[in-house]
Amino acid sequence: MLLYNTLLGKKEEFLPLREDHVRLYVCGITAYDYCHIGHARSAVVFDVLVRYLRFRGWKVTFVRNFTDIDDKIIKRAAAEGLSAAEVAEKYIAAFYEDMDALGILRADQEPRATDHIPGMIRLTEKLIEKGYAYATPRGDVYFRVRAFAEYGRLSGRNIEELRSGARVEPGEHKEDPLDFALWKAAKPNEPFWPSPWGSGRPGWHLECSVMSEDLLGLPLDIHGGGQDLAFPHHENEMAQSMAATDGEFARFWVHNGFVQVNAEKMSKSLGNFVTIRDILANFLPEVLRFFLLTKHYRSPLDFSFDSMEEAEKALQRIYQTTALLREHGARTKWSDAVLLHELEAELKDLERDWTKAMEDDLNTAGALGHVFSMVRLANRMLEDKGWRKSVASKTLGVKILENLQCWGQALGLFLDDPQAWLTKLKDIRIRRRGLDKGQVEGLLAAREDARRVKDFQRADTLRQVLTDMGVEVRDTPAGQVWDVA
RNA sequence: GGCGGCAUAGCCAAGUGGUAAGGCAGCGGUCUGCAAAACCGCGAUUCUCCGGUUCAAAUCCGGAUGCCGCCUCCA
Repeated sequence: MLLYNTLLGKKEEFLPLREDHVRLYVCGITAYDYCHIGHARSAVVFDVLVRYLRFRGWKVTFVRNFTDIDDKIIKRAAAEGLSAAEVAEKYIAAFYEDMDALGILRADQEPRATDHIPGMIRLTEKLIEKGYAYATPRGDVYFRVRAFAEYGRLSGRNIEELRSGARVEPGEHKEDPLDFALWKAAKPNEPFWPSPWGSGRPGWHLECSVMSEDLLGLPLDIHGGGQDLAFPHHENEMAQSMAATDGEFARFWVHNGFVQVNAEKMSKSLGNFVTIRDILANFLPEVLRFFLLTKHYRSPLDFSFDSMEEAEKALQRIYQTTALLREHGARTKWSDAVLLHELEAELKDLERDWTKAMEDDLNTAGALGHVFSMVRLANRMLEDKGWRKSVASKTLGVKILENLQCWGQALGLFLDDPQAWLTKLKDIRIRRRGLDKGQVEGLLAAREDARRVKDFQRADTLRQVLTDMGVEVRDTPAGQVWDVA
């Protein structure tokens, strides 16, 4: 398959280094707050990557870390009156709640930075020995950026350009403003670990270098993360690891694009910060997952509750058809008179198109388009009185349901029981609209009575009342069915 | 200032050289007591603008305009 490699700035044919075994490392969260939509996007994108790589038949070993010690955690701990470890614990638990809801598979290994301190100290020592790092009198250790010739390769910058942005904090003893911390001396009241340079804690970039090498071995097949991590985090990781090992660090770098709100970056200062919890209070988790996959993973994605409603309706369409297909498959009498060669050929094309989209840098937006084309195909078949009775339509219906399951497995979508899902959707819409179920049912009963005595005027008045409340009434042979608009 | 990305119908969005997927909304039709769902039909002679390459460009090249991101913690 083709994957865009940040290192080259273009798509490239991806093949694992070791036959049939993909080793993938993705930067996880720093556990200091609830996860927002941006975290959700990154998690969903790499979840789909893992699922698709497995779908393709490769064995995947997936490692995603937790950063459980850093400045932000320490700051948060002070604010919440907890220890840093307690803060990390709390938000890691919240991470699992949110991500489990979104159907994110657990990684094969989910290491925490604080479990790998000895390895980080060893790597730091090695870098000092090789002349790539130095300790300062205060007990900090810095990476000597200028000693590493390839610095800037990943993010496409050169050292001279970076100079202007670099800063030196008071009290630091950097040889060069560009140098970054491998080890930070402990300040009063901060958590610390003993080291050859005194008490302190690791710098942020170090953990990924150590854990990825320990758990997967270098070079990694794929290293992933959010676009913002490319610089400086990934650039620094790469520098550390390559300097220490004199070899490649990662063969493919994959970065997902940002989620924006009102076409602007989401940030706490702008007050446009939306957490996964905010969304799940009003929408089914699968709707969020679906929404996040409706745009190519590298493009910016604009979030709004309106587009969530749109995504909800779109997903509903798929589940509705799935439900119809299941009903159809349960028929007992079939005729063998009618053949469906055209539909069969169309389905074959769609199958080819779906695969082609996914193979092309994980084009989930394109792939979803083909899912909808398949849904239309199914609906057309189910609608036709001749077609739907034929045994050929039974076979085709089964094939379509299989495709939905199969593709759904790769996308992490469409996996719920359709009736159960539609019921959940209705419930969450009732909640969102603030509807009173008892009141709705009372009105429906009254309308039922009116219809029974053919008082259609009254029935229509009641329909209008319900419509104004946001309730859609449908008359079926089995009686009234209602839904929330 | 440096580096990078994006610009496709009312909205969202695929499409990277061969003549514009898909979703939402809208309109007409089938169905219905009326509706809804579903299906069928309708919508960009055109892909921000201007040049260029080519038999052929939304797709490649150059320029302009607009928006965004990174360069500091950030998915």
